[in-house]
Amino acid sequence: MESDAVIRVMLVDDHAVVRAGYKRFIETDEKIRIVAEASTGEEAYTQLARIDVDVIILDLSMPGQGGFETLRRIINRHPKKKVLIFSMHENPSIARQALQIGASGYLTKSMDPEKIIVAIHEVWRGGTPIEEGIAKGITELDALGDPHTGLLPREFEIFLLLSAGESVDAICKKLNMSSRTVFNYQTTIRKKMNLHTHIEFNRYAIQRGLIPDTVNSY
Amino acid sequence: MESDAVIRVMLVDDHAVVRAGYKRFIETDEKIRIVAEASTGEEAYTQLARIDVDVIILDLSMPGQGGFETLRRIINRHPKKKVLIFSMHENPSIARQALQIGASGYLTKSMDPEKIIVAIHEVWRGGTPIEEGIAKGITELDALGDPHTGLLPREFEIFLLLSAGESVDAICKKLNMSSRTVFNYQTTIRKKMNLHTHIEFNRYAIQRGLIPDTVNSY
DNA sequence: GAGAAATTAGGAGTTTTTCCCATACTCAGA
DNA sequence: TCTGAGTATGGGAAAAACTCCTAATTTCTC
Repeated sequence: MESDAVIRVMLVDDHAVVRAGYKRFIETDEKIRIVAEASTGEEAYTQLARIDVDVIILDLSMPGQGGFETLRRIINRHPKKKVLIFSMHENPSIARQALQIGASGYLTKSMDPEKIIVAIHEVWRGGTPIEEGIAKGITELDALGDPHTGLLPREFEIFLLLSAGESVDAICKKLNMSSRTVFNYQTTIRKKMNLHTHIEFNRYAIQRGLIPDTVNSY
Repeated sequence: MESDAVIRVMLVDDHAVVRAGYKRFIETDEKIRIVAEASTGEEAYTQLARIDVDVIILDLSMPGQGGFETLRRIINRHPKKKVLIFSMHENPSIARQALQIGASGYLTKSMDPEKIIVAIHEVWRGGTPIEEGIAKGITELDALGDPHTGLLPREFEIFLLLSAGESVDAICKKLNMSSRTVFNYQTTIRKKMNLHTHIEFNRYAIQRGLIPDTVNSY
């Protein structure tokens, strides 16, 4: 923990080329050394069991159990190590979730490469470096709250059906109401939740566990 | 074209860090020189107008008009140049379409970095290097005949965008075409694939890995 | 370079969706 | 019991999205 010691870093990223690339780059700072690499979550755990590491740089898009699960396990087994997310996803909700799970920072691959080195130092000093745009997005998200809690009961019901992929036609039959009514609900839901397409409905609902994830549920 | 000349390469990839990484790597081969870089399609065209390039290494996941459109335009304006796709998508359908549009090879970011250099030479000799797993996948696909393999290149491209949740409006802007055209494509896609709603598009595409699963892939 | 395939888009009609508005029902509190 | 806020329902008119048909170009292919 002495400020003059070298920071030992592990890279976890499933793309060998990409890893090779930023490994070289990061090591231009002689205060940082890449002491381990992994291309899957499993590999990461085995490495962590053997090698002493200070900071883990983790790409969220991973094959196998996925980035979130990897993050969760790493933090579970090594609560004192710093995990710095380095993702290509510029999505505030994703970042928010990662930080909530316990990541110590969130960088994106479109960032200025120089800043990554700065961020490693910062995270090691105890800070939580977050890419600017993302940070702003997160504050906005927090300010908004969960939009679906503002829906009336009937609106929420129809929202779930629409999210699951039901057509307006199917819904008005199912609920015995005029299609005009369902259309009207749809419009007000869109406005209240600021979601435009049905795919957005779907994603929102799956993300909060409001409906099961049809794609991944088997 | 002499076999002893240096191959002039342009890198097109929106992630500066990644680009910086493999640039350094590729240049360890003294027969290859990176003479240009771009992080968007537009940048790539301007560079191509000024700088003489032999091989273009193109990442398919691009902001703006997207990788396919970029590929299409590059090939349109510079039919003699070789475009080598360097994507993180390990999906045969994507590769298949890219090759159909006119790419001269398909590599993935999880490949052994050494092989990329080999591939650049190969493509310059007139070959079409394709990552092993992908090549196998393409043959299987052709044998299987999934509904989406029957889509024309343009149809497929628009299908992916719609599946990802893009609006017709966004697509017609992105691809510079009349909304009528996009609507028409949408209709034929629906018929060919027998998928009705956008959520169905989305599910289909995620199930086959044609687009990442925004909800569960990280 | 002729024919086939693919890309682009207009016209005309249909369906979906929005937007505004009106009615009716419920239920808590004066 | 009356009142009024909140909720549920849907009509009318206009706009937007979509389908279906057709056709002009461009691009491949042999």
